[in-house]
Amino acid sequence: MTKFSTIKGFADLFEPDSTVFSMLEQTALRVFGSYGYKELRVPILEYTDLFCRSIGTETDVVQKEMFTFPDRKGRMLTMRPEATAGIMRAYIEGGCPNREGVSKLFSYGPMFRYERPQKGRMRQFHQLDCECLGAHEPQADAEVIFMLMRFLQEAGLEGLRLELNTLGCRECRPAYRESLTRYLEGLDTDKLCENCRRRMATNPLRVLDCKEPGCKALTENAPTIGESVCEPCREHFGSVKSLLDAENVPYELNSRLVRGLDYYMRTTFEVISSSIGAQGSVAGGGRYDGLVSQLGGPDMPGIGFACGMERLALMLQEKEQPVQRPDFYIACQAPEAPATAVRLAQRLRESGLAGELSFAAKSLKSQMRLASKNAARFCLLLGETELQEHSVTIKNMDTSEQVSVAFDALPAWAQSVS
RNA sequence: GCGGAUGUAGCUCAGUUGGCAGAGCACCUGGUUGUGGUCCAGGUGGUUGUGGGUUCGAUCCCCAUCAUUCGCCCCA
Repeated sequence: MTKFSTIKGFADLFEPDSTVFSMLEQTALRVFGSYGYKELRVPILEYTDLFCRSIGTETDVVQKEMFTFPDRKGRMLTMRPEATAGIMRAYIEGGCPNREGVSKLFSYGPMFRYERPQKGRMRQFHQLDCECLGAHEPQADAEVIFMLMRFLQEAGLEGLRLELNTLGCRECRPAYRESLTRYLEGLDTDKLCENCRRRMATNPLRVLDCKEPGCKALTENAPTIGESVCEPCREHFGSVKSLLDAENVPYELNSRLVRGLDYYMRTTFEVISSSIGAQGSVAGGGRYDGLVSQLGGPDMPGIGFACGMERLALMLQEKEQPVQRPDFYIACQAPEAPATAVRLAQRLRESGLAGELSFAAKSLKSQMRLASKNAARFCLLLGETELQEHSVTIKNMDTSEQVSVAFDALPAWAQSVS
């Protein structure tokens, strides 16, 4: 028999990793909820076109990272590589633009990208996603960033850096793009890496984001978009910055923060950790005012972010997680004891306690060991004597004190120890 | 798609100029006929990732392949 294994880049999540994930989800529900965000659950499969139209056909994500396949009728489907597109589709399809001024939507779940796995990067990974739709005001930008930073803090994460940039808008970006292209063409383009020479034609802004030392040096004095944005964009960005300043949210301006998805404009931001390997970006987002109309909806502005749960988990794993102690463990010492124990355990759980029992009457020693290993507070012994007397012997595992408690008195005992 | 590292017990890893496959942890049993954590004694557990090659003989050397992992690219 050949053994099955997970698909490359897909992972099983056992304790305690799974607990870290549910803790993050609970924290997200609580924090995002306090800002008025409502949870939205969307499918993980969408028509391929949705992602091409939103993310952009020239991006790496669309060109080489999507899990795409035809269904039984030949329609092209894609396992979502990010959440925003699906949420926008649902937002439009659900008629939200017509009945709400501002929609605040929050979602989380698995995403899929066909990339080479490495630390902090899986083919199936998980993101927390927030989208604020219908507000073009800089206050919305600031609130989204406040909320993200607040969430990260509540989740217990430290040592993070917030980077901020503006990408201009439909009005001013084409002009900047052109002047950047002119600048790049004036350089010794042979010294640029192969990728960047291609990017010059497809997406010149990404040349600025290149990590190759040669490209970095060559483009050091390139015009920045911050200098070239139009007056409304400049004002918008200024307001966002002063709102962050007023709340003492520290950030660094990074004029090269371009981001990989085409729909971003104006404010973009990224939260980076330096402690989890090469893939240090834990959250990223920005404004995408043209996206809703691009997908066939009305002209609604939007801003949001995605937060990578695996990367947060990597940071949290370095910290000790508190252990949950079960209240009881029932050790069985007579062949007929487990049948009674399973029912006694039910009564105890009804009384609000948590615990387990031994399904079989094995050696008492091994059962006590198990109780001890599970860090149970009390070990209940059920043997011949106890069955005859309709009672259990209860041992406090911390003090080693023992008492005898009648079956009927167990709810009262449970009360006394809870 | 490209580059490096690593595959030996459930886990973490030793090992041999090529000669019977090891330790710690975990697990089980006993020391204690019904009492855990410490201690002591014993025990279960391996086609040395897979397939070839060299050799009297390969876990070790060579080739291929698969997997894992770190990095590049890119992204959360």
